[in-house]
Amino acid sequence: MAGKRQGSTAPDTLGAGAVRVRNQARILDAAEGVFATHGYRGGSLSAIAQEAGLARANLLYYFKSKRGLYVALLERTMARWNSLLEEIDINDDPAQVLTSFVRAKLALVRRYPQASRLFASEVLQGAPMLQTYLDGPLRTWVDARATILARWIERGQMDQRVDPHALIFLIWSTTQHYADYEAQVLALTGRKALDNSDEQRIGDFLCHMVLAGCGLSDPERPAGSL
Amino acid sequence: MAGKRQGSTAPDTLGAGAVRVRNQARILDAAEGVFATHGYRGGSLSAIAQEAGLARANLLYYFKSKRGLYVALLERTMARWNSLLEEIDINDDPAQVLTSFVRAKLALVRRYPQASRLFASEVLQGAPMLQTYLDGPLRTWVDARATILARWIERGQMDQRVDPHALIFLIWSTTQHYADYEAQVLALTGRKALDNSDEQRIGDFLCHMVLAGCGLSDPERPAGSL
DNA sequence: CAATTTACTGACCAATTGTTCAGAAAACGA
DNA sequence: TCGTTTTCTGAACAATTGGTCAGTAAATTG
Repeated sequence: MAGKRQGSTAPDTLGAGAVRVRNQARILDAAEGVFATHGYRGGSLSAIAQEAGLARANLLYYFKSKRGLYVALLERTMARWNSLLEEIDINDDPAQVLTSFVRAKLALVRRYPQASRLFASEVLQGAPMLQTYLDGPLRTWVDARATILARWIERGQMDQRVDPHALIFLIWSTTQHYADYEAQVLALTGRKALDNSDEQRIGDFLCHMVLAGCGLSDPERPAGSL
Repeated sequence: MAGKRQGSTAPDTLGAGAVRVRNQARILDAAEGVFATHGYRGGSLSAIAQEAGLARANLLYYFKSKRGLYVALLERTMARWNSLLEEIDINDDPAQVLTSFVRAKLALVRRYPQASRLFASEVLQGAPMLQTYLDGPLRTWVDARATILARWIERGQMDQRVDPHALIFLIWSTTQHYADYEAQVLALTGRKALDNSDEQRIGDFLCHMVLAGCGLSDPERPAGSL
């Protein structure tokens, strides 16, 4: 039972069709939590309706089916993410690109942890609804970056032991981890939640690891001795 | 009550209670796949029974409830994993320890991808059934390793920019990724499955990244130029 | 205001869920 | 062989699932 108006744009005189937009968003937000936690099969419309503060039958007025709702939710998530997938150029600075990628992904995962877990849940199932997205736009985006990484390696701008795809997967997985495995991270660190300073610290560490592995880090205090 | 003899040895003339052992294993194997794919709520006894080739009611002869089956499955999985959590000593060689950790985890994830995904699914839910495992034995194990890593850093045997817990999470997440996000990895690399040479290559890359980040790698071809 | 579109609901449906149980079938020990 | 234990099953259970629909309520438009 969410608040009646959680409102950014509060309904005063209400533009036409505003109810629709507001309720669709409410339903999607509720569905995000439920599907992220219990998966597609395990998530029920009743649970979503309850968390959205609406009648169960009302969900099917806005979305034609459970599957339709799920797909719409995935589309909203992908749209949000796509806006953050900035392009890169061969002439950019590798260290700059990699650090900003790590920081951006970490911020994204922290801002939308539910969406991140939803994505994880979908891929865990074998990505039945996202197969075309993975094979299409996402692969195109990844290949573009992998190609540029490969060029940087050829040019000697990065350690040649780096595997472009594996590097992208490393950044993806290490950042995603703090959403998908949040329960484990919190249990193992004895924390209750991760705050801004944690994000900063983790980002520092990951950037260091990535840059060092790519041969781009200043070897400050290089563990000299034996 | 419990299995009369849980001996591994297979049934030739059929020892007493062998049927029980065999069918329990069959059910657990089937449940692993179903729960890993659809989560606890989303996995149905009907689906498990069908994949196990048994009648639905028969599952509840061996396991008292769906929850009981799920818990037994998690216990089997944790028991398998615990046997691979070898201890380490402060006087071990850091590079040796880290590489063997990466390789072992990668092999584990590849050998038991379903179990890995099952674990991911449970943690995604907030680890409702594994909370005590995370807070207890796993945390003890992680803290022990983190302490030793911290000592190595103090001694100057590892780069002091390394965060022990974050390093463990990095190794965990990057290896786990190849099971949990298998669908994505395959789609983005255009592969049908990962073979031994892939595992070798990925292991090489991850070991390099980890060692370099810890200041333990030979700076072979250090991406010199600018 | 009235007319019309949009929003919402409760009741109902067939299918599936986990679970129980009496009893059949099979395996076992004698 | 017989008697006992173990294994297995089909039918039935209450509850819940996604989905439909007729009809009501609210909002928007004129």
